[in-house]
Amino acid sequence: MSDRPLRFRFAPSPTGFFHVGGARTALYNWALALRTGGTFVLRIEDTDEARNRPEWTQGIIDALAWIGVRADDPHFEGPYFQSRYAAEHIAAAQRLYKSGHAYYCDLTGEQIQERAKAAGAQGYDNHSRDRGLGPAPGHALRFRVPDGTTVVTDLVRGDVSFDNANIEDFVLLRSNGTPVFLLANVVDDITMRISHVVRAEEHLPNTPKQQMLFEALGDEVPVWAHVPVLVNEQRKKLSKRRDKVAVEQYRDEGIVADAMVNYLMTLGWAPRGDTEIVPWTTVVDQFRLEDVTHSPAFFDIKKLTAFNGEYIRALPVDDFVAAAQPFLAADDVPWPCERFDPALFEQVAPLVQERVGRLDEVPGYVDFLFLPDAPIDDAAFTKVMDAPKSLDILADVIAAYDTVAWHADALKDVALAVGEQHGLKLGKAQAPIRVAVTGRTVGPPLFESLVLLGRDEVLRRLRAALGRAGGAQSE
RNA sequence: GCCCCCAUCGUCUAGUGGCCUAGGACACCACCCUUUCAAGGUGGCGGCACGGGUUCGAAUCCCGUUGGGGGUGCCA
Repeated sequence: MSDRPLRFRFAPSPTGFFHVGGARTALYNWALALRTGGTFVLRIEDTDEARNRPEWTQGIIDALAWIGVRADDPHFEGPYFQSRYAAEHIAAAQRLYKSGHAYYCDLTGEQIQERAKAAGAQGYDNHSRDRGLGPAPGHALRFRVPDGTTVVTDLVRGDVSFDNANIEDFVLLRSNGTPVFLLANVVDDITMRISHVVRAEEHLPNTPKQQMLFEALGDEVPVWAHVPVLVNEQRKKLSKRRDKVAVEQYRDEGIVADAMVNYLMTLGWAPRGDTEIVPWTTVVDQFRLEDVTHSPAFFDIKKLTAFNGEYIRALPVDDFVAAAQPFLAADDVPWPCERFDPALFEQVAPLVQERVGRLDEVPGYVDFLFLPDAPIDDAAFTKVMDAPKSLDILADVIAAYDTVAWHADALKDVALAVGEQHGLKLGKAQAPIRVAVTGRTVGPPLFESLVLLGRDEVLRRLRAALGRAGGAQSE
Protein backbone atom coordinates (compact mmCIF):
# COMPACT_ATOMS: atom_id res chain seq x y z
CA MET A 1 0.00 0.00 0.00
CA SER A 2 1.24 3.46 -0.74
CA ASP A 3 1.67 6.25 1.75
CA ARG A 4 -0.65 8.67 0.01
CA PRO A 5 -2.90 10.75 2.23
CA LEU A 6 -5.97 8.96 3.51
CA ARG A 7 -9.14 10.19 1.91
CA PHE A 8 -12.47 8.55 2.56
CA ARG A 9 -15.29 9.41 0.26
CA PHE A 10 -18.95 9.29 1.05
CA ALA A 11 -21.24 9.55 -1.96
CA PRO A 12 -24.92 9.32 -1.02
CA SER A 13 -27.43 9.39 -3.80
CA PRO A 14 -29.57 12.46 -3.28
CA THR A 15 -33.15 11.33 -3.07
CA GLY A 16 -34.70 13.99 -0.89
CA PHE A 17 -33.97 12.31 2.41
CA PHE A 18 -31.02 10.81 4.23
CA HIS A 19 -31.11 7.06 4.46
CA VAL A 20 -30.16 5.37 7.74
CA GLY A 21 -27.99 2.94 5.79
CA GLY A 22 -26.17 5.90 4.30
CA ALA A 23 -25.82 7.36 7.77
CA ARG A 24 -24.05 4.27 8.98
CA THR A 25 -21.70 4.22 6.01
CA ALA A 26 -20.99 7.89 6.61
CA LEU A 27 -20.22 7.12 10.25
CA TYR A 28 -17.79 4.39 9.22
CA ASN A 29 -15.99 6.79 6.92
CA TRP A 30 -16.05 9.53 9.52
CA ALA A 31 -14.68 7.35 12.32
CA LEU A 32 -11.88 6.22 10.05
CA ALA A 33 -11.06 9.74 8.94
CA LEU A 34 -10.91 10.93 12.53
CA ARG A 35 -8.74 8.12 13.77
CA THR A 36 -6.30 8.19 10.91
CA GLY A 37 -6.23 11.94 10.65
CA GLY A 38 -7.58 11.53 7.15
CA THR A 39 -10.25 13.40 5.28
CA PHE A 40 -13.94 12.72 4.87
CA VAL A 41 -14.89 13.75 1.35
CA LEU A 42 -18.59 14.33 0.74
CA ARG A 43 -19.47 13.88 -2.88
CA ILE A 44 -22.98 14.39 -4.13
CA GLU A 45 -24.02 12.25 -7.04
CA ASP A 46 -25.16 14.35 -9.93
CA THR A 47 -28.72 13.73 -10.98
CA ASP A 48 -31.19 16.03 -12.66
CA GLU A 49 -33.35 15.93 -9.57
CA ALA A 50 -30.49 16.90 -7.31
CA ARG A 51 -29.46 19.72 -9.57
CA ASN A 52 -32.95 21.17 -9.45
CA ARG A 53 -33.32 20.80 -5.74
CA PRO A 54 -30.45 22.30 -3.76
CA GLU A 55 -32.44 21.68 -0.59
CA TRP A 56 -31.77 17.97 -1.06
CA THR A 57 -28.07 18.50 -0.73
CA GLN A 58 -28.63 20.78 2.22
CA GLY A 59 -30.72 18.04 3.79
CA ILE A 60 -27.81 15.64 3.52
CA ILE A 61 -25.45 18.16 5.04
CA ASP A 62 -27.87 18.88 7.88
CA ALA A 63 -28.44 15.22 8.59
CA LEU A 64 -24.72 14.56 8.57
CA ALA A 65 -24.21 17.43 10.99
CA TRP A 66 -26.89 15.99 13.23
CA ILE A 67 -25.04 12.68 13.56
CA GLY A 68 -21.83 14.54 14.25
CA VAL A 69 -20.28 14.73 10.80
CA ARG A 70 -19.95 18.46 10.80
CA ALA A 71 -19.13 20.38 7.66
CA ASP A 72 -17.02 22.87 9.62
CA ASP A 73 -14.69 20.17 10.92
CA PRO A 74 -11.20 20.26 9.42
CA HIS A 75 -11.51 16.58 8.54
CA PHE A 76 -14.55 17.32 6.39
CA GLU A 77 -14.22 18.26 2.75
CA GLY A 78 -17.02 19.09 0.38
CA PRO A 79 -19.66 18.89 -0.70
CA TYR A 80 -18.60 18.35 -4.27
CA PHE A 81 -20.85 17.72 -7.21
CA GLN A 82 -19.93 15.08 -9.67
CA SER A 83 -21.00 17.26 -12.56
CA ARG A 84 -18.03 19.51 -11.94
CA TYR A 85 -15.90 16.89 -13.58
CA ALA A 86 -18.01 16.02 -16.60
CA ALA A 87 -15.39 17.23 -19.06
CA GLU A 88 -12.82 15.13 -17.29
CA HIS A 89 -15.04 12.09 -17.56
CA ILE A 90 -15.20 12.40 -21.32
CA ALA A 91 -11.50 13.13 -21.58
CA ALA A 92 -10.73 10.00 -19.59
CA ALA A 93 -12.94 7.94 -21.88
CA GLN A 94 -11.15 9.27 -24.90
CA ARG A 95 -7.79 8.42 -23.39
CA LEU A 96 -9.08 4.91 -22.95
CA TYR A 97 -10.09 4.81 -26.59
CA LYS A 98 -6.72 6.06 -27.75
CA SER A 99 -4.86 3.55 -25.61
CA GLY A 100 -6.97 0.74 -27.03
CA HIS A 101 -8.78 0.01 -23.79
CA ALA A 102 -12.06 1.03 -25.32
CA TYR A 103 -13.80 0.84 -28.67
CA TYR A 104 -16.87 2.21 -30.37
CA CYS A 105 -20.00 0.20 -30.91
CA ASP A 106 -23.02 1.00 -33.06
CA LEU A 107 -25.41 -1.62 -31.74
CA THR A 108 -28.67 -0.44 -30.26
CA GLY A 109 -30.27 -2.05 -27.27
CA GLU A 110 -32.71 -3.86 -29.50
CA GLN A 111 -29.99 -5.21 -31.74
CA ILE A 112 -28.09 -6.48 -28.72
CA GLN A 113 -31.18 -8.26 -27.50
CA GLU A 114 -31.82 -9.84 -30.88
CA ARG A 115 -28.27 -11.10 -31.12
CA ALA A 116 -28.45 -12.52 -27.62
CA LYS A 117 -31.72 -14.23 -28.39
CA ALA A 118 -30.35 -15.73 -31.59
CA ALA A 119 -27.31 -17.03 -29.74
CA GLY A 120 -29.42 -18.28 -26.86
CA ALA A 121 -27.35 -16.15 -24.52
CA GLN A 122 -27.77 -13.12 -22.38
CA GLY A 123 -26.47 -9.57 -22.77
CA TYR A 124 -23.99 -7.96 -25.11
CA ASP A 125 -21.69 -10.39 -26.95
CA ASN A 126 -18.76 -8.03 -27.51
CA HIS A 127 -19.71 -8.01 -31.19
CA SER A 128 -18.08 -4.68 -32.03
CA ARG A 129 -14.77 -5.35 -30.34
CA ASP A 130 -12.71 -5.66 -33.51
CA ARG A 131 -14.86 -3.89 -36.02
CA GLY A 132 -12.67 -0.80 -35.84
CA LEU A 133 -15.54 1.62 -35.59
CA GLY A 134 -14.64 5.24 -34.93
CA PRO A 135 -16.40 7.91 -32.95
CA ALA A 136 -19.60 8.96 -34.62
CA PRO A 137 -23.07 10.06 -33.62
CA GLY A 138 -24.95 7.00 -32.43
CA HIS A 139 -21.77 5.17 -31.46
CA ALA A 140 -21.26 4.25 -27.82
CA LEU A 141 -17.83 3.77 -26.35
CA ARG A 142 -17.32 0.42 -24.66
CA PHE A 143 -14.57 -0.81 -22.40
CA ARG A 144 -12.58 -3.74 -23.72
CA VAL A 145 -12.62 -6.15 -20.79
CA PRO A 146 -9.30 -8.00 -20.78
CA ASP A 147 -8.95 -11.76 -20.41
CA GLY A 148 -8.13 -13.17 -17.04
CA THR A 149 -9.34 -12.69 -13.55
CA THR A 150 -9.94 -9.57 -11.53
CA VAL A 151 -9.27 -9.92 -7.83
CA VAL A 152 -10.88 -7.33 -5.65
CA THR A 153 -9.07 -7.04 -2.36
CA ASP A 154 -11.65 -5.98 0.16
CA LEU A 155 -10.90 -5.00 3.74
CA VAL A 156 -14.17 -6.45 4.96
CA ARG A 157 -14.43 -9.53 2.77
CA GLY A 158 -10.93 -10.48 1.82
CA ASP A 159 -10.06 -11.38 -1.77
CA VAL A 160 -13.03 -11.73 -4.09
CA SER A 161 -12.17 -12.93 -7.56
CA PHE A 162 -14.17 -12.44 -10.70
CA ASP A 163 -13.64 -14.24 -13.97
CA ASN A 164 -13.47 -11.51 -16.59
CA ALA A 165 -15.21 -13.81 -19.04
CA ASN A 166 -18.39 -13.11 -17.08
CA ILE A 167 -18.05 -9.38 -17.49
CA GLU A 168 -19.24 -8.00 -20.81
CA ASP A 169 -17.69 -4.99 -22.50
CA PHE A 170 -19.60 -2.28 -20.67
CA VAL A 171 -20.46 1.18 -21.89
CA LEU A 172 -18.29 4.15 -20.94
CA LEU A 173 -19.82 6.84 -23.13
CA ARG A 174 -23.41 6.66 -24.25
CA SER A 175 -24.17 7.07 -27.93
CA ASN A 176 -25.10 10.67 -27.14
CA GLY A 177 -21.60 11.21 -25.79
CA THR A 178 -22.41 11.44 -22.10
CA PRO A 179 -20.37 9.44 -19.59
CA VAL A 180 -21.99 6.75 -17.47
CA PHE A 181 -22.01 6.78 -13.69
CA LEU A 182 -19.47 3.98 -13.34
CA LEU A 183 -16.85 5.93 -15.27
CA ALA A 184 -17.68 9.23 -13.62
CA ASN A 185 -17.24 7.61 -10.29
CA VAL A 186 -13.81 6.25 -11.05
CA VAL A 187 -12.59 9.45 -12.62
CA ASP A 188 -13.83 11.44 -9.65
CA ASP A 189 -12.13 9.08 -7.24
CA ILE A 190 -8.90 9.60 -9.15
CA THR A 191 -9.33 13.36 -9.36
CA MET A 192 -10.05 13.60 -5.67
CA ARG A 193 -7.22 11.26 -4.77
CA ILE A 194 -9.57 8.98 -2.88
CA SER A 195 -7.66 6.32 -0.97
CA HIS A 196 -10.52 4.33 0.53
CA VAL A 197 -13.88 3.41 -0.91
CA VAL A 198 -16.12 2.33 1.94
CA ARG A 199 -19.63 1.68 0.68
CA ALA A 200 -22.54 -0.73 0.81
CA GLU A 201 -22.14 -4.32 -0.26
CA GLU A 202 -24.53 -3.94 -3.18
CA HIS A 203 -21.69 -2.32 -5.10
CA LEU A 204 -19.37 -5.28 -4.82
CA PRO A 205 -20.39 -6.97 -8.09
CA ASN A 206 -19.59 -3.79 -10.03
CA THR A 207 -16.27 -3.30 -8.35
CA PRO A 208 -14.19 -5.38 -10.79
CA LYS A 209 -15.33 -3.07 -13.58
CA GLN A 210 -14.24 -0.04 -11.65
CA GLN A 211 -10.99 -1.66 -10.71
CA MET A 212 -10.24 -2.42 -14.36
CA LEU A 213 -10.92 1.22 -15.12
CA PHE A 214 -8.46 2.37 -12.47
CA GLU A 215 -5.87 0.05 -13.92
CA ALA A 216 -6.51 1.01 -17.53
CA LEU A 217 -6.28 4.66 -16.57
CA GLY A 218 -2.94 3.90 -14.99
CA ASP A 219 -4.03 4.85 -11.54
CA GLU A 220 -3.65 3.21 -8.19
CA VAL A 221 -6.68 1.18 -7.16
CA PRO A 222 -8.19 2.45 -3.91
CA VAL A 223 -8.68 0.29 -0.87
CA TRP A 224 -12.10 -1.31 -1.12
CA ALA A 225 -14.40 -2.05 1.77
CA HIS A 226 -17.91 -3.28 1.17
CA VAL A 227 -20.02 -3.18 4.28
CA PRO A 228 -23.20 -5.21 4.75
CA VAL A 229 -26.52 -3.65 3.94
CA LEU A 230 -29.29 -2.83 6.38
CA VAL A 231 -32.44 -4.87 5.92
CA ASN A 232 -36.04 -4.93 7.13
CA GLU A 233 -37.80 -7.81 8.86
CA GLN A 234 -38.28 -9.48 5.49
CA ARG A 235 -34.51 -9.41 5.10
CA LYS A 236 -34.80 -7.08 2.14
CA LYS A 237 -32.66 -4.05 1.63
CA LEU A 238 -34.24 -1.08 3.40
CA SER A 239 -36.27 0.96 0.97
CA LYS A 240 -38.03 4.29 1.18
CA ARG A 241 -41.31 2.81 0.02
CA ARG A 242 -41.58 -0.04 2.47
CA ASP A 243 -39.57 1.06 5.44
CA LYS A 244 -38.99 3.97 7.74
CA VAL A 245 -35.52 4.88 6.61
CA ALA A 246 -35.11 8.64 6.80
CA VAL A 247 -32.85 9.75 9.64
CA GLU A 248 -34.78 13.03 9.65
CA GLN A 249 -37.81 11.10 10.73
CA TYR A 250 -36.06 9.55 13.70
CA ARG A 251 -34.75 12.95 14.66
CA ASP A 252 -38.27 14.37 14.49
CA GLU A 253 -39.59 11.58 16.66
CA GLY A 254 -37.16 12.42 19.39
CA ILE A 255 -34.33 10.01 18.87
CA VAL A 256 -31.24 11.79 20.16
CA ALA A 257 -28.25 11.96 17.87
CA ASP A 258 -25.83 10.16 20.18
CA ALA A 259 -28.20 7.23 20.53
CA MET A 260 -28.71 7.05 16.78
CA VAL A 261 -24.98 7.12 16.16
CA ASN A 262 -24.26 4.52 18.81
CA TYR A 263 -27.00 2.21 17.61
CA LEU A 264 -26.02 2.53 13.96
CA MET A 265 -22.47 1.58 14.85
CA THR A 266 -23.62 -1.66 16.49
CA LEU A 267 -25.12 -2.79 13.20
CA GLY A 268 -22.35 -4.82 11.64
CA TRP A 269 -19.83 -4.09 14.31
CA ALA A 270 -19.48 -4.17 18.06
CA PRO A 271 -17.25 -2.35 20.49
CA ARG A 272 -15.05 -4.47 22.71
CA GLY A 273 -16.40 -5.72 26.00
CA ASP A 274 -19.88 -6.39 27.28
CA THR A 275 -21.46 -3.02 26.72
CA GLU A 276 -22.70 -1.74 23.42
CA ILE A 277 -23.42 1.71 24.75
CA VAL A 278 -20.16 3.52 24.21
CA PRO A 279 -19.21 7.11 23.51
CA TRP A 280 -18.20 8.14 20.03
CA THR A 281 -14.59 8.60 21.14
CA THR A 282 -14.47 4.90 21.92
CA VAL A 283 -15.88 4.11 18.52
CA VAL A 284 -13.25 6.22 16.84
CA ASP A 285 -10.65 4.47 18.90
CA GLN A 286 -11.78 0.93 18.22
CA PHE A 287 -13.51 0.86 14.86
CA ARG A 288 -11.75 -1.26 12.28
CA LEU A 289 -13.06 -2.17 8.85
CA GLU A 290 -11.54 -5.61 9.30
CA ASP A 291 -13.92 -6.24 12.19
CA VAL A 292 -17.09 -5.40 10.29
CA THR A 293 -19.58 -8.25 10.03
CA HIS A 294 -20.25 -9.94 6.69
CA SER A 295 -23.97 -10.44 6.86
CA PRO A 296 -26.86 -7.99 6.54
CA ALA A 297 -28.26 -6.45 9.72
CA PHE A 298 -31.85 -5.81 10.68
CA PHE A 299 -32.59 -2.25 11.71
CA ASP A 300 -34.41 -2.83 15.00
CA ILE A 301 -36.38 0.21 16.11
CA LYS A 302 -37.08 -1.32 19.51
CA LYS A 303 -33.41 -1.60 20.25
CA LEU A 304 -32.80 1.90 18.93
CA THR A 305 -35.47 3.15 21.31
CA ALA A 306 -33.89 1.29 24.20
CA PHE A 307 -30.54 2.93 23.43
CA ASN A 308 -32.32 6.24 23.16
CA GLY A 309 -33.91 5.84 26.58
CA GLU A 310 -30.51 5.22 28.08
CA TYR A 311 -29.06 8.27 26.41
CA ILE A 312 -31.98 10.43 27.50
CA ARG A 313 -31.64 9.30 31.10
CA ALA A 314 -27.91 9.98 31.04
CA LEU A 315 -28.48 13.60 30.05
CA PRO A 316 -27.99 16.35 32.64
CA VAL A 317 -31.47 17.68 33.42
CA ASP A 318 -30.76 21.01 31.76
CA ASP A 319 -29.77 19.26 28.57
CA PHE A 320 -32.88 17.15 28.73
CA VAL A 321 -35.01 20.26 29.10
CA ALA A 322 -33.27 21.82 26.13
CA ALA A 323 -33.62 18.67 24.04
CA ALA A 324 -37.32 18.41 24.85
CA GLN A 325 -37.93 22.04 23.97
CA PRO A 326 -38.78 21.54 20.27
CA PHE A 327 -41.32 18.89 21.20
CA LEU A 328 -43.00 21.19 23.71
CA ALA A 329 -43.24 24.02 21.22
CA ALA A 330 -44.42 21.90 18.30
CA ASP A 331 -47.57 22.79 16.40
CA ASP A 332 -49.37 19.62 17.44
CA VAL A 333 -48.83 20.05 21.13
CA PRO A 334 -52.04 19.15 23.04
CA TRP A 335 -52.29 22.35 25.09
CA PRO A 336 -52.91 25.99 24.11
CA CYS A 337 -49.39 27.31 23.78
CA GLU A 338 -49.96 30.37 25.97
CA ARG A 339 -50.63 28.07 28.90
CA PHE A 340 -47.23 26.40 28.68
CA ASP A 341 -45.05 27.26 31.64
CA PRO A 342 -41.33 26.53 31.16
CA ALA A 343 -40.62 26.88 34.86
CA LEU A 344 -43.24 24.28 35.67
CA PHE A 345 -41.85 21.96 33.05
CA GLU A 346 -38.36 22.28 34.45
CA GLN A 347 -39.67 21.02 37.74
CA VAL A 348 -41.32 17.88 36.31
CA ALA A 349 -38.53 17.31 33.85
CA PRO A 350 -36.47 14.96 36.04
CA LEU A 351 -39.55 12.83 36.67
CA VAL A 352 -40.33 12.61 32.97
CA GLN A 353 -36.77 12.13 31.87
CA GLU A 354 -36.44 8.66 33.30
CA ARG A 355 -39.71 7.51 31.81
CA VAL A 356 -39.47 8.29 28.11
CA GLY A 357 -37.83 6.30 25.36
CA ARG A 358 -38.25 9.10 22.84
CA LEU A 359 -38.48 12.83 23.22
CA ASP A 360 -41.82 12.98 21.43
CA GLU A 361 -43.37 11.14 24.37
CA VAL A 362 -42.67 14.08 26.65
CA PRO A 363 -45.81 16.16 25.92
CA GLY A 364 -48.00 13.19 26.80
CA TYR A 365 -46.47 13.05 30.25
CA VAL A 366 -46.95 16.71 31.10
CA ASP A 367 -50.02 17.82 29.18
CA PHE A 368 -52.22 17.68 32.27
CA LEU A 369 -50.17 20.52 33.74
CA PHE A 370 -50.88 22.88 30.88
CA LEU A 371 -54.39 21.93 29.88
CA PRO A 372 -57.28 23.85 31.43
CA ASP A 373 -58.85 20.54 32.49
CA ALA A 374 -57.63 17.04 33.08
CA PRO A 375 -57.41 15.21 29.73
CA ILE A 376 -59.78 12.46 30.75
CA ASP A 377 -59.31 9.04 29.17
CA ASP A 378 -62.86 7.74 29.34
CA ALA A 379 -62.03 4.06 29.49
CA ALA A 380 -59.52 4.58 32.28
CA PHE A 381 -61.82 6.95 34.13
CA THR A 382 -64.75 4.58 34.10
CA LYS A 383 -62.66 1.61 35.09
CA VAL A 384 -61.06 3.34 38.04
CA MET A 385 -64.15 5.13 39.28
CA ASP A 386 -66.23 1.98 39.10
CA ALA A 387 -63.83 0.27 41.48
CA PRO A 388 -65.13 -0.06 45.03
CA LYS A 389 -64.49 2.89 47.34
CA SER A 390 -63.17 5.16 44.61
CA LEU A 391 -65.77 7.84 45.16
CA ASP A 392 -65.40 7.69 48.92
CA ILE A 393 -61.68 8.13 48.58
CA LEU A 394 -62.15 11.09 46.32
CA ALA A 395 -64.52 12.74 48.76
CA ASP A 396 -62.25 12.15 51.74
CA VAL A 397 -59.19 13.35 49.89
CA ILE A 398 -60.95 16.53 48.81
CA ALA A 399 -61.84 17.27 52.42
CA ALA A 400 -58.29 16.71 53.59
CA TYR A 401 -56.53 18.44 50.74
CA ASP A 402 -58.46 21.57 51.46
CA THR A 403 -56.33 22.28 54.45
CA VAL A 404 -53.28 20.01 54.40
CA ALA A 405 -49.77 21.43 54.04
CA TRP A 406 -49.10 21.52 50.30
CA HIS A 407 -46.09 19.33 49.79
CA ALA A 408 -45.66 15.86 48.36
CA ASP A 409 -45.09 13.99 51.62
CA ALA A 410 -48.17 15.46 53.24
CA LEU A 411 -50.31 14.74 50.20
CA LYS A 412 -49.04 11.20 50.17
CA ASP A 413 -49.75 10.74 53.86
CA VAL A 414 -53.31 11.85 53.31
CA ALA A 415 -53.78 9.36 50.50
CA LEU A 416 -52.19 6.68 52.63
CA ALA A 417 -54.49 7.39 55.58
CA VAL A 418 -57.62 7.68 53.48
CA GLY A 419 -56.74 4.44 51.71
CA GLU A 420 -56.18 2.67 54.98
CA GLN A 421 -59.60 3.79 56.20
CA HIS A 422 -61.14 2.05 53.25
CA GLY A 423 -58.91 -0.97 53.40
CA LEU A 424 -56.84 -0.07 50.37
CA LYS A 425 -53.12 0.12 49.90
CA LEU A 426 -51.60 3.24 48.49
CA GLY A 427 -51.22 1.68 45.05
CA LYS A 428 -54.97 1.32 44.79
CA ALA A 429 -55.92 4.43 46.72
CA GLN A 430 -53.92 6.75 44.50
CA ALA A 431 -55.66 5.57 41.33
CA PRO A 432 -58.83 7.68 41.54
CA ILE A 433 -56.82 10.74 42.49
CA ARG A 434 -54.49 10.21 39.58
CA VAL A 435 -57.24 9.74 37.06
CA ALA A 436 -59.20 12.69 38.39
CA VAL A 437 -56.28 15.06 38.17
CA THR A 438 -54.16 13.80 35.26
CA GLY A 439 -56.88 12.02 33.32
CA ARG A 440 -54.91 8.79 33.04
CA THR A 441 -53.82 5.79 35.06
CA VAL A 442 -50.17 6.25 34.21
CA GLY A 443 -47.86 9.20 34.43
CA PRO A 444 -45.18 10.82 36.52
CA PRO A 445 -45.21 10.35 40.31
CA LEU A 446 -48.56 11.61 41.51
CA PHE A 447 -48.01 13.67 44.63
CA GLU A 448 -45.13 15.59 43.11
CA SER A 449 -47.42 16.36 40.20
CA LEU A 450 -50.18 17.57 42.47
CA VAL A 451 -47.80 19.94 44.20
CA LEU A 452 -46.89 21.47 40.87
CA LEU A 453 -50.47 21.83 39.74
CA GLY A 454 -51.43 23.71 42.89
CA ARG A 455 -54.06 23.26 45.53
CA ASP A 456 -56.87 25.16 43.84
CA GLU A 457 -56.60 23.39 40.53
CA VAL A 458 -56.20 19.98 42.15
CA LEU A 459 -59.29 20.50 44.26
CA ARG A 460 -61.21 21.77 41.28
CA ARG A 461 -60.33 18.67 39.24
CA LEU A 462 -61.05 16.32 42.13
CA ARG A 463 -64.48 17.85 42.57
CA ALA A 464 -65.17 17.80 38.86
CA ALA A 465 -64.27 14.12 38.71
CA LEU A 466 -66.42 13.34 41.71
CA GLY A 467 -69.34 15.11 40.11
CA ARG A 468 -68.81 13.40 36.83
CA ALA A 469 -68.41 9.92 38.32
CA GLY A 470 -71.28 10.42 40.75
CA GLY A 471 -73.52 11.65 37.96
CA ALA A 472 -72.62 8.75 35.74
CA GLN A 473 -73.29 6.32 38.56
CA SER A 474 -76.77 7.57 39.30
CA GLU A 475 -77.95 7.18 35.74
C1' G B 1 -29.85 -17.78 -17.00
C1' C B 2 -24.96 -16.16 -15.37
C1' C B 3 -21.92 -13.85 -11.52
C1' C B 4 -20.99 -12.29 -6.48
C1' C B 5 -21.87 -12.08 -1.25
C1' C B 6 -23.86 -14.15 3.25
C1' A B 7 -25.38 -18.02 7.22
C1' U B 8 -24.08 -18.09 15.98
C1' C B 9 -30.39 -17.16 20.61
C1' G B 10 -36.65 -13.92 17.70
C1' U B 11 -33.08 -9.50 16.65
C1' C B 12 -27.95 -7.07 16.87
C1' U B 13 -23.53 -9.27 18.05
C1' A B 14 -18.73 -11.81 20.90
C1' G B 15 -16.11 -15.84 19.13
C1' U B 16 -10.14 -16.35 14.11
C1' G B 17 -8.91 -24.84 16.33
C1' G B 18 -8.77 -26.43 22.85
C1' C B 19 -10.26 -20.79 27.70
C1' C B 20 -17.48 -22.73 24.67
C1' U B 21 -21.40 -26.53 29.48
C1' A B 22 -21.11 -20.72 23.19
C1' G B 23 -20.55 -14.65 26.28
C1' G B 24 -23.22 -9.80 26.02
C1' A B 25 -27.20 -6.40 24.35
C1' C B 26 -32.48 -5.58 22.70
C1' A B 27 -37.09 -8.08 23.02
C1' C B 28 -39.91 -11.60 25.99
C1' C B 29 -41.23 -14.06 30.90
C1' A B 30 -40.91 -14.29 36.40
C1' C B 31 -39.64 -12.22 40.95
C1' C B 32 -37.77 -7.99 43.97
C1' C B 33 -38.25 -2.74 44.69
C1' U B 34 -42.45 0.60 44.27
C1' U B 35 -47.21 5.94 44.53
C1' U B 36 -49.32 4.38 38.72
C1' C B 37 -45.97 3.84 34.66
C1' A B 38 -41.10 3.64 33.98
C1' A B 39 -36.20 3.11 35.77
C1' G B 40 -33.18 -0.19 38.73
C1' G B 41 -31.96 -5.25 40.76
C1' U B 42 -32.13 -10.71 40.42
C1' G B 43 -33.26 -14.88 37.67
C1' G B 44 -35.27 -17.41 33.31
C1' C B 45 -36.38 -18.69 28.13
C1' G B 46 -33.50 -19.04 23.78
C1' G B 47 -28.66 -20.16 19.06
C1' C B 48 -23.69 -22.40 16.11
C1' A B 49 -28.99 -24.08 8.98
C1' C B 50 -27.97 -29.29 7.16
C1' G B 51 -24.54 -33.22 5.39
C1' G B 52 -19.76 -34.78 4.66
C1' G B 53 -14.61 -34.30 5.53
C1' U B 54 -9.57 -32.44 7.96
C1' U B 55 -7.90 -32.84 13.20
C1' C B 56 -6.30 -35.91 19.30
C1' G B 57 -9.92 -31.78 19.29
C1' A B 58 -14.31 -27.51 15.00
C1' A B 59 -19.16 -22.49 16.00
C1' U B 60 -14.15 -21.61 14.23
C1' C B 61 -10.60 -24.86 8.45
C1' C B 62 -12.23 -27.50 3.54
C1' C B 63 -16.17 -29.49 0.22
C1' G B 64 -21.22 -29.99 -0.84
C1' U B 65 -26.53 -29.04 0.10
C1' U B 66 -30.24 -25.84 1.49
C1' G B 67 -31.82 -21.10 2.49
C1' G B 68 -31.36 -15.74 2.14
C1' G B 69 -29.52 -11.24 -0.19
C1' G B 70 -27.32 -8.48 -4.13
C1' G B 71 -25.57 -7.62 -9.12
C1' U B 72 -26.04 -8.39 -14.09
C1' G B 73 -28.82 -0.97 -18.25
C1' C B 74 -26.63 3.51 -23.57
C1' C B 75 -30.12 4.07 -14.40
C1' A B 76 -27.68 6.60 -10.49
